[in-house]
Amino acid sequence: MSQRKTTIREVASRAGVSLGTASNVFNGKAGVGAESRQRVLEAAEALGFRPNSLAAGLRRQRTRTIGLVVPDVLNIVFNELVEHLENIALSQSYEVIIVTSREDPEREHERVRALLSRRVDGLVIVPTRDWSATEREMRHHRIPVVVLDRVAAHDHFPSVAVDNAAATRLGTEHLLGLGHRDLAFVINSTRLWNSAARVEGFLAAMRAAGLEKRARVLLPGMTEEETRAGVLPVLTAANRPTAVFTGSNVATLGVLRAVQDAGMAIPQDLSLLAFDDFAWLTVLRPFVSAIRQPTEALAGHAWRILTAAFEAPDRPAEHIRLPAPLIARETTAAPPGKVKAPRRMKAFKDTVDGALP
Amino acid sequence: MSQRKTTIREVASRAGVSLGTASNVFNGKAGVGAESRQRVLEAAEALGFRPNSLAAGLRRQRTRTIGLVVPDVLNIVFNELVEHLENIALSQSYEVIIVTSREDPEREHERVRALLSRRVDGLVIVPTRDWSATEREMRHHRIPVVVLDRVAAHDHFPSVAVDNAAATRLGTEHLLGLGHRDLAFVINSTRLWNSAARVEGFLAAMRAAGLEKRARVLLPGMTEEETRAGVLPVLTAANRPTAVFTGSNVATLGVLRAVQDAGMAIPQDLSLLAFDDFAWLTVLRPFVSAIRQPTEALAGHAWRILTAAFEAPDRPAEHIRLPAPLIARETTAAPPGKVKAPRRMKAFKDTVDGALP
DNA sequence: CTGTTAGCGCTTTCAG
DNA sequence: CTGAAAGCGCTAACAG
Repeated sequence: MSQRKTTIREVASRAGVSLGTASNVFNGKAGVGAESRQRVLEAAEALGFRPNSLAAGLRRQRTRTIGLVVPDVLNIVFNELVEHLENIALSQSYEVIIVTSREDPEREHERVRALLSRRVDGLVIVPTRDWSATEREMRHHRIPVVVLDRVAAHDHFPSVAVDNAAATRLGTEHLLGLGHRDLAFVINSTRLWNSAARVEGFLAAMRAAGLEKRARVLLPGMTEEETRAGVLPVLTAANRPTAVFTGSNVATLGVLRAVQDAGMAIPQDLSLLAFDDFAWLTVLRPFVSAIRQPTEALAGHAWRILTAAFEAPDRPAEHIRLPAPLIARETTAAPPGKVKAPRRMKAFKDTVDGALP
Repeated sequence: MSQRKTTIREVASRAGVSLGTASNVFNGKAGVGAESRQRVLEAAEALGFRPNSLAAGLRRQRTRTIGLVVPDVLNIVFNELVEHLENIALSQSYEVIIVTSREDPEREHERVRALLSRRVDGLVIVPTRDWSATEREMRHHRIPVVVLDRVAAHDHFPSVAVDNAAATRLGTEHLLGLGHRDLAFVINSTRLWNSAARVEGFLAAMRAAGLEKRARVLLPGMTEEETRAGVLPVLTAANRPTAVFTGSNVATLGVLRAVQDAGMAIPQDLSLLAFDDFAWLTVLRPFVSAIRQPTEALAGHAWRILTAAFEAPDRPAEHIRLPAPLIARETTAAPPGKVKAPRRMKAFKDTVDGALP
């Protein structure tokens, strides 16, 4: 395949300088005469020189590359995370290699090994449900790691995530403040990482309002269709909730389908609040009120912690939890038959008015 | 940062064999005794050896890595392309590094240079609108390249795409077959790669039916909002079309919004056919009829051509154009006031019944 | 079947 | 300020 690429040696010789000098030019090192520098650059241009980062990384023992492991990249939250991390990294002349685990622990492990073989300088990971093997591998290799989004109670590695319980508490208080009393929280499964915390926040807010008896938690299943099927009877029952709070993308999709099946109108018959915002929520009318993850800030913290670890590998693990704002749009309103009490509650100070992303 | 990783030399010495033998084990070379092999593997396991692919690539002059350049990865079409290409590559023990151009020619060029520095063995690219600089760079480096999806009339590189004109012809004939006569084709701009071909196919079908006078092509702009605003007056005019064919994701979103604004019902008041299928089209009721790109087949051809070029770099460029099936779902029906003529036309033989992805 | 050796392209001392 | 030389970890060629 393709003939040999031009090397820095050829560039140097064409420029009439030594190999070392040429190297210094490309690495912005001080101590190269202006004229030499100029000639090196010209020679490189003329020859179409592209430095071999394999050789550089091998010699330098750092690659200025970080690995980013996400379950998937179609999900708007992960996509934004990737995008922001990439922006920061590129601005610091780091590269990022993205790999996807597809929620499969084995694939995750295998992809991480590939990143390790590439000698990435650090790793940011949104782990799968059971990532113990992956974690062990990472610990063994003593490479800086930051866990993002799906954090467990006590992570060995530094972690960055939204404060899930606080976020659902906030959302629940929003619905309560509108006059709702019968609330349902819909999420796929509490076995997933953040889900338990989300349920907990919901229940805490209901308890604080003395409404624990009227709090319903629905776990209809992992798919959109299971959610639709599981939620539909609840929505059409006599004692149906007046508001539904969905704890994940899939749950939101499933509930929307169930609402259509039930022929209900949002927010007249039912209020809906979603966890995680989506780009495509904009096709829906009315616009869906949502808890939005501050992905840019999350990515910023992950980067900061990771690069700090490059300097000082043995610092204690930091654990960041950020508040997630509530974006009140059109799907949350007073319950049917009630007069809305638009008094703004203190708890709503994080609420943001809903400009679309 | 992190202490030195274990090398193949350490593995070899622990296993009591020579460096070369250890290397042969990891590369599956014949001629290693079963016992030696076993001991090497054990030593590697015990030491947590992870081969340094930088060193291997440097020495071997091939990295078993391909670069994949896409505008973006949130778009379902690109996402599927990436996914399929990755699946094939991994199954052949190749790695793929994905970079995103964000539709920015400069960023595209810069990202390609980074891939070149990593010495990828080949490149698959979905180019931006003006990728001449990128293209020149690639030609200079004589690296195998396949252009995917956004192909131009005469590409220097091998190319793989859908036959856009044929696809819109098929879609248009579907609408005509249902009895529609006043059709509008909505797309962002004909300056974009495939868009011109899509418009052409639409017009060709209308011309063939003797309806060129009633064919409308709308170019409302690049954004969803511009599309909504541009299309709305057309939908509410007295001589409104009875069916709309959207030529891109953005156009579809914009039209859906306009339809909602106009208070129209689909398909009772208006039929809608979309180019490109989306996962989230499933939230919409009724299900949107769409032209689906055969992403798996596209990826397969791209891979085949690329790897063929590894063997024989100078073979003439192949140009693949695949048919795109029409998935008739619920948004395309007979026009208002017409009796549907459900006679299946010959041209529909590519039509597939609409199972959701 | 196993061991030795040269060198991939680069960065980084260290002398000049 | 510049040049020569060593070596990062690995594979491939060749000698035993």
